[in-house]
Amino acid sequence: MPELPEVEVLALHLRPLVESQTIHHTQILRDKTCRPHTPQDLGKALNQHQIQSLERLGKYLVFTAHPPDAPSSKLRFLIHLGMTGRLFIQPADQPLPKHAAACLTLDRGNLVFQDTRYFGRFTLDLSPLERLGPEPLSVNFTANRFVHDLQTSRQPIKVRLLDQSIVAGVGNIYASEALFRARIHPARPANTLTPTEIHTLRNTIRTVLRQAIRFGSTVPLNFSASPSSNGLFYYGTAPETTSYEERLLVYDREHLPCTHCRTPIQRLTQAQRSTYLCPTCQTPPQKTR
DNA sequence: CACCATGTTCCTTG
DNA sequence: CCAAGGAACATGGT
Repeated sequence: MPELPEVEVLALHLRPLVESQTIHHTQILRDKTCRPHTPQDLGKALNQHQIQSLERLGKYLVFTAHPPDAPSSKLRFLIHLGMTGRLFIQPADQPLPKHAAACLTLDRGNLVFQDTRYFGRFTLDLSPLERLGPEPLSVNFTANRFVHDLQTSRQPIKVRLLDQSIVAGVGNIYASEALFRARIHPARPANTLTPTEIHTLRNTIRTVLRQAIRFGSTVPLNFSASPSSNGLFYYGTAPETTSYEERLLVYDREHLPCTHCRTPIQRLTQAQRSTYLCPTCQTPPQKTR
């Protein structure tokens, strides 16, 4: 569920449900989730605070809260969904799901952070934000900076795109998608891309992310634990979204025909992750060895 | 049993 | 010192 578009859509849905809600109780069910702090630290910090805002930065959800009578003494905490994290509100009397990692009791119900693989974070430690590069959909993602960051590295371009200090929020799915649309082979060393290609890639990154946000997320967002529509449940597929495959042109499509030229899509492994590409549309790098 | 999975950090290697 | 590569984290699906 979690690359930039999924986190953005989640934030859009959760924001009106958590803003101005009071945190009555903080429960950490997996201690490592809140490292380097302890669950006690977290409870002490958050309890009785009122949530003021919810923002997304890269793949992080950034909550800002304050004490009841001191709106100016702000406290921030982060949630990162890792690979399998989910965040939703459920009635306070409902039992917590399997692999619940944390739970905030709000006025409206429980804000539950469920995380099967426990790669996610619920933490007061804001230092990860310092390592984030520009937001791809903001003006800070300048062509100049992007050109510089790519032309100073021999890393394969696909691997480079996963570096959150270059562009914040691009993950394994959208890296493949953006490169396919830019017709750039994922194995090309970053410093062999021409300025024109880099500009094109910058555009396809932005397009692919914007499109995914608009569709309401590409990977099914799992809103709503029950199909009933009381507005509190977030599980299952968002109703207004079209199917997952239609929006992903190469990701998870190994051996299927390229939507552009019918060549079978290839899968390769880079940095221990799968990359998908069309070997015809995305011409391989020169061999220089 | 094998291999795969939307991510990040830490440690080692060169 | 730095860039790059790989392991580790942990659980579940196929």
